[in-house]
Amino acid sequence: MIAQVVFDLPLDGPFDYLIPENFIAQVSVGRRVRVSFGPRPQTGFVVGLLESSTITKLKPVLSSADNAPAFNSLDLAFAQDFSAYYGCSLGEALGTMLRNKTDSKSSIRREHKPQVTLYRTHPNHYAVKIQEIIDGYIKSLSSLHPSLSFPRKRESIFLILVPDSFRAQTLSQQLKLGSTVKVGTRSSVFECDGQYDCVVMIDEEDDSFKQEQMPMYETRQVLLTRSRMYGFDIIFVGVSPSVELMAMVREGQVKLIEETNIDVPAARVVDLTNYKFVPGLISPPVRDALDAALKAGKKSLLVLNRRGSYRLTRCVDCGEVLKCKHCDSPLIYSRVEGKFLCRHCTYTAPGETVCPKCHKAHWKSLGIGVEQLQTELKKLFPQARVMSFERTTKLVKKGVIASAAKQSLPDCDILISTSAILRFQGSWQAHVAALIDFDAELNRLDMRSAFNAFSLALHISSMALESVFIQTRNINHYVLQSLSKGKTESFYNEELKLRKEFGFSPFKHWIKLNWRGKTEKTTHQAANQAYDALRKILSEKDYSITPPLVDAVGRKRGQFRFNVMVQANHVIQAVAFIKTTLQTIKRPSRIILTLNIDP
DNA sequence: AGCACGCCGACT
DNA sequence: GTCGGCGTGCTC
Repeated sequence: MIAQVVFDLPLDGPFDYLIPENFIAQVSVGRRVRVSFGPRPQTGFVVGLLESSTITKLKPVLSSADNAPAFNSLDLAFAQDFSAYYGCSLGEALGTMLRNKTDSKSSIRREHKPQVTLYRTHPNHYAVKIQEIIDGYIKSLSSLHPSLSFPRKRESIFLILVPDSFRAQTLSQQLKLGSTVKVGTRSSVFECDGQYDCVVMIDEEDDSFKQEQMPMYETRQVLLTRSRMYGFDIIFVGVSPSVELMAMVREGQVKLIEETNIDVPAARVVDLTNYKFVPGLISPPVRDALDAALKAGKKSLLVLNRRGSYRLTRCVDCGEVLKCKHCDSPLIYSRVEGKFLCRHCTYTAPGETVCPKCHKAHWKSLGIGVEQLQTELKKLFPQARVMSFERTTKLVKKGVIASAAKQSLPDCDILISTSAILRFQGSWQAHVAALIDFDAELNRLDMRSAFNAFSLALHISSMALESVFIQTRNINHYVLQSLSKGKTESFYNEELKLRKEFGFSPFKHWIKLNWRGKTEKTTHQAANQAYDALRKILSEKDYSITPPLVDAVGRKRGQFRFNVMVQANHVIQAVAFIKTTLQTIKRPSRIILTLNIDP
């Protein structure tokens, strides 16, 4: 008997192994086995059994890794689908599923036609709403199956997916958690199966629900697929649902329930073109609102996303821009630390750094940043207690997340923050909130920039008790039109129309191919070679493709990056096609390719 | 991904 | 002379 084995490696396989007579009974499809792979031992997954193999030099299966199968046939079907969509190997899909399952119970399929519901409500009401949903659920389940008494014997019947561990903590505290409710983040989506009656997903549009390493999966999509396969209900709870979800609502696949008490204040749009000659970052209307709040002893929030904005440090004498040694991005000066920092990696340069061209240490920091805003506020309101909140820039290791979640907000009159403040959504509020540089959000080189800007504004609005200001030079932009009228419907109408027109998700899909490597030349060559091969055959098919382009951050953490974008009607077909095409050309070593579906 | 094999340059 | 850089190819 032959076992077909796949590995959690970027290799497609499968690889055939001979099952020794004495443990044929222990080796079955879905089992983890130990084998020798090349020169070293490796754990793999059995995905099929054969009577004979075409391979002549077969190695034996060394042992069975567990005493029960890790996967059933449904899990395998899911893994197949997942790997075909996200462009990873079957083994990587199974590895991802196994790594992220906290209980070792095998998955359960329930004969149940899943219901998908979307509740739109104010973030302050999330916890109450979820409690209501759960209580209501238990009641209706009891009436449907009067023979069952609650709580059931099994431990959990609800899982709540939240964007980050901070919100997992606050929500756990807010909810009356019986043995029937569990809270988890992104990776918990892989334990969603028929053991749960319902999975609640909060703020499904949040960036952190997208995995940023291969396989770059989207939690909402994985959840929807698993719901259909394993038979559990989904309830989405949010204030600014993704365009993809709203499209499903309109197609009748998702039931929308809008709360009457959403009550996010309509934004006051400040047209900056009216204040061309007013220096600084704070417009007169915002200044007045801050002043009034201060006099009334109330808190204010100023939002400025320094990340991705255009701050840089320039030599006063020769104009040279100070850049990171590992990335090509400009360094920014931190007054607090007295040195220059890179936004993308941990590189720092001492404050005394001299210009590489003219050897003088005479730098001027340009652009807008939190520190400039702080200086301006000090001048305008010398008596105010101004503080800034930023997510710590240090890379958070797995074990340290808990301590990061303990972060608390400083007591102050005016708080300056990036959008990292959103983790306090539902547990902290300001009377006045203002988005200082909204145009930077709108102008991101990103096909979701309009939606992300819209979503940020709504979430920030929900943290404001009295008023929200949005400073912009684009008052006629549909995002601002919709926000100022408090009519979110019109935003979705326009965004869906545009996405259909330009062929973006959910109508058509874009696949971003990213090559990264140590040298610019070899990486560019690899991207070009792949592009040529793809373009030749793609032109006959219904795909569009763009030539390799340097990534927005040309070099990140010492690696050069190039992107090719492929537009396609069907992701699985396109991914399969890309994979087979790339197999025909020799793949240069030391160059890593990643696929990002609808980035 | 990892690892061996093999080919060139700069050094204890 | 060798150590070690990294391009190439392979893993049942």
